[in-house]
Amino acid sequence: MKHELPKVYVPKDVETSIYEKWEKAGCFRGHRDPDKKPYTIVMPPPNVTGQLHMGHAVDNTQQDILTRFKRMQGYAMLWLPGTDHAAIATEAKIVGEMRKEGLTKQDLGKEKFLERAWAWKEKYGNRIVEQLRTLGSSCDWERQHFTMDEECSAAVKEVFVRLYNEGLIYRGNRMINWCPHCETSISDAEVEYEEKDGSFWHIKYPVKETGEYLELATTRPETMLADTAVAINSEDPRYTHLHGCHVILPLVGREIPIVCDEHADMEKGTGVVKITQAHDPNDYEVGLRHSLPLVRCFTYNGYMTGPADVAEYEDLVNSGRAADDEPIVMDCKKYAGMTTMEARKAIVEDLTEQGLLVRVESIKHDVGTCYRCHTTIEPMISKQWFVRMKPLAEPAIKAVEDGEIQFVPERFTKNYLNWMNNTRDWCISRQLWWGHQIPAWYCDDCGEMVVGKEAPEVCPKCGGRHLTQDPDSLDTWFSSALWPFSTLGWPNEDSEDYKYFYPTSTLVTGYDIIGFWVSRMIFSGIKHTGRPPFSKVVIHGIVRDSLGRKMSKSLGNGIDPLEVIDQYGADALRFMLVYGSSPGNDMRFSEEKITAMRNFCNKIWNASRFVLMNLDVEDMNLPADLKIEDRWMLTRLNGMIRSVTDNLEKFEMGIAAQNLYDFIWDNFCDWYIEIAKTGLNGTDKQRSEDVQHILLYSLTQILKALHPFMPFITESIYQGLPNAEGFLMMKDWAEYREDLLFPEDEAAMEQVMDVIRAVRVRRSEMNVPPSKKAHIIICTENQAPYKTCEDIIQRLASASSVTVQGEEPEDLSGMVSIVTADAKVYIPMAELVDTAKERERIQKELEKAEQDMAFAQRQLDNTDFISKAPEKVVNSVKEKRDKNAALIQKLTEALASL
RNA sequence: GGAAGGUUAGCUCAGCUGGGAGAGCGCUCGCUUGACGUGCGAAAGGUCGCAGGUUCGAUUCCUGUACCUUCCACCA
Repeated sequence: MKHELPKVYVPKDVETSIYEKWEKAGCFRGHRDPDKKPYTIVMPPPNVTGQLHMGHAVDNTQQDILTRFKRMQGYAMLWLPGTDHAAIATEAKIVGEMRKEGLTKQDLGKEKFLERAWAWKEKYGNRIVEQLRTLGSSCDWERQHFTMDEECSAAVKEVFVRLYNEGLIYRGNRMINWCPHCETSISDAEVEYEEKDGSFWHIKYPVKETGEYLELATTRPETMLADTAVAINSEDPRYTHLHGCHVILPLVGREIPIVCDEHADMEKGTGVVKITQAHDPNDYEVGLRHSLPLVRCFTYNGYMTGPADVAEYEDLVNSGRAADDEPIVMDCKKYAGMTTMEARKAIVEDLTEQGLLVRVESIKHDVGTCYRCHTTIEPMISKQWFVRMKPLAEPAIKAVEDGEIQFVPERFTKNYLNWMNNTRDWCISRQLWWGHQIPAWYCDDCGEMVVGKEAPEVCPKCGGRHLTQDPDSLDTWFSSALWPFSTLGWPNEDSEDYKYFYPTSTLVTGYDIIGFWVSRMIFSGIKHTGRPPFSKVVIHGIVRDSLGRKMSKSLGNGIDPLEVIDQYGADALRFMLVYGSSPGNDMRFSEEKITAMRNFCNKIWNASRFVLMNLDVEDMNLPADLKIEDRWMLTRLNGMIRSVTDNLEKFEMGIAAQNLYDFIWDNFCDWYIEIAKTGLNGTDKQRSEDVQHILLYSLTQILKALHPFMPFITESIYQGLPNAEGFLMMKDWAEYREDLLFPEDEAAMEQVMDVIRAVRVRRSEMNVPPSKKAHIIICTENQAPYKTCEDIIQRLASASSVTVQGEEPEDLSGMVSIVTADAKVYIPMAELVDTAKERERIQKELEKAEQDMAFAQRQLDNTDFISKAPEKVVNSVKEKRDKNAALIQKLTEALASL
């Protein structure tokens, strides 16, 4: 019975149908098996905003490799998938889509907007899930979650209420980062700094008491309208006489104090700083120290405030409240209604006119921008919800310091600790509609605030029946912080999944979201479940383009993984993404690399095709009688399996992939299959069957070890094997067998291979085509391995016949001689021998051998080396010296015989 | 300002706990060898950024330094 496969591997023909079969058979399901150990991975949920990109491809390939490996090793494996609502990103996309139709959020109203958002989620959420399937992701789709589904939302409310009740969530007016484009607050983490060209305006403020002018500089002159003080350093000798004085704010005419504060740096500029408490984070701190009033001159959508805005806050202004309460809104009069940029221009002009502008300096400086829309951030005072970080961060720092959670590679620990140690209170409220609405209600009658999981019936304070929910929603990372347990049934701690699969085992993600996500999962997990949510964090780099640039939409250099899969197959893409990569390091995408991996797929396909074409047997029982070449191959095979296993355990997928590549291409294909041809086509029927058994055994082991990396091609080949049962993906992991290690035979076989290589080199040097066969005489003291391999040598070294003997031929004239460490080889090829050239060549080899021996000898003459180096090393150097000594002797003889 | 990573063949990158450097692609030469030309065989190509130090021995460990990349903080 012979098996046939097409000559070229066509991934498209098999991938979709194999995935469907796996899924239909329930292969991806995670089962709670009390007899097994659980291994859990939660998928970093892709945003529902877009489609699969290379970042997802790396992330999910690595997770799938781990998942398939652990599943085959016999763990109760759960890989839990899902998607993220990505509040700000999704809302921005939908708003953008609406803008094209000439609609705004306000036109639509919240209810209709949310309908639209859910429709969006359905469409794009499903699309990305489909795309993860094409990659081969073996996750449990029946446990798929969405950060805004019922379970996750319940967890969010539970956490919010708990933290609020403990005083770890509070609401208040604080300095926050405001995106005028998205019209929402964002957290410190969501601000990205970009270097931009700017100016430094030097301005003079008149001092009321002395009439002199104080010079100061600012990058944002438009904020001066809301200045509430000017700060100097109390130590500054230039200004001692001004302590307790005031300046008259130009353009506004308001009298503001000169305060002494450490924030004013004597070394910088004139040592004088204007204080705009409401629009600068540092100034805000100064303002708190000096109890300055909060004056706001910007609206939340990027304009200068005017009478209308004041009217809104009239009561506040009239009541004279200040400090940490609502800011006073000023009427910018002439500038009211201008954008901040228009106001900047106008103010600079006016200052110039009044002779108060000293000079303008061009500078480059980093400006905070919104990480989603890259609009310049305005620091603003705003009433928002915050998470008090310090008490949460402490145990999260300890868990990592104590090694309960380990980062791979280890260096990212520092990155994490740096983040955690410096984190400030987390602003969690967003002025967005798409997201978890904050579970807080305000009594319409008395203003009382009620926080709870459900809407209260009546106001607990006044009994009022009308309560309005806080319109703000939560930062998207608030819900993803709970992902490892909210997806497993928490807060129901009796949930079977939660009890069995939590804490999860390994988190695989990119270094770019350690702060955003990893750190928040860690402190949330510890706080709410009492345990770290995972024990290992495996960090990978990002995929760059072939020039090393980050892939981005603006550059248009993104490579679509789906197109790559379409053209080369998912296996080739997956292998490319791990082959030759190392943990935590970025990698480049290149067309050449993906082609190479496609070629590797084809190589595997054809090697399998060869095995199947020659197969009469149906099982893979290894024969009792193993020849030297079989022992060599099996030893190598076991070595590969050991190494791949060890490297996968260490999350060194790049090295594991190389082990597989090298073994399959070099050892298995180039050597063993070529060797096997003599056995398969020989007259010895028993030997032919033995070889078939060995080939089938080896191929099966190879397919198993390769399966996590290349699930499709391995499964598809496996299904064609006569010994196939069920699915490869559900089989046990490749077996490492101590009883199949034969180091001595392996070494002996290497010597035989050395002879083959040496003959090939010589023939190639002399330009002898493979079709021209010649007799080979091998002279050695150690004849046995060569004798048993005569037919192999004949085939692989293009020989007409092979003779192995102890003594050298009597007549050496017309002989080409070749020397290996273990043997001398002669080929009678009189017509090809050029004595002068031969002499030159042997002379060269002799020099090399002499150099090598001298090097070894020098080491051995060094008494320090002999006494201090480990015995193993000394012995290997001795071996090298002896080997070269033998070689020199043989070469000298060969030279003499010419 | 603080921190991390990188610097190895023409290009892109591996290299575990120190014992005379590897792969893919490219280049050169030779091959219709009965799985594969998406292939086979062979060759060329590296003072492992620079300078010190530790060591019998350093691409590997330590210190310093140059250049590149990234993250964090900050620049009124």
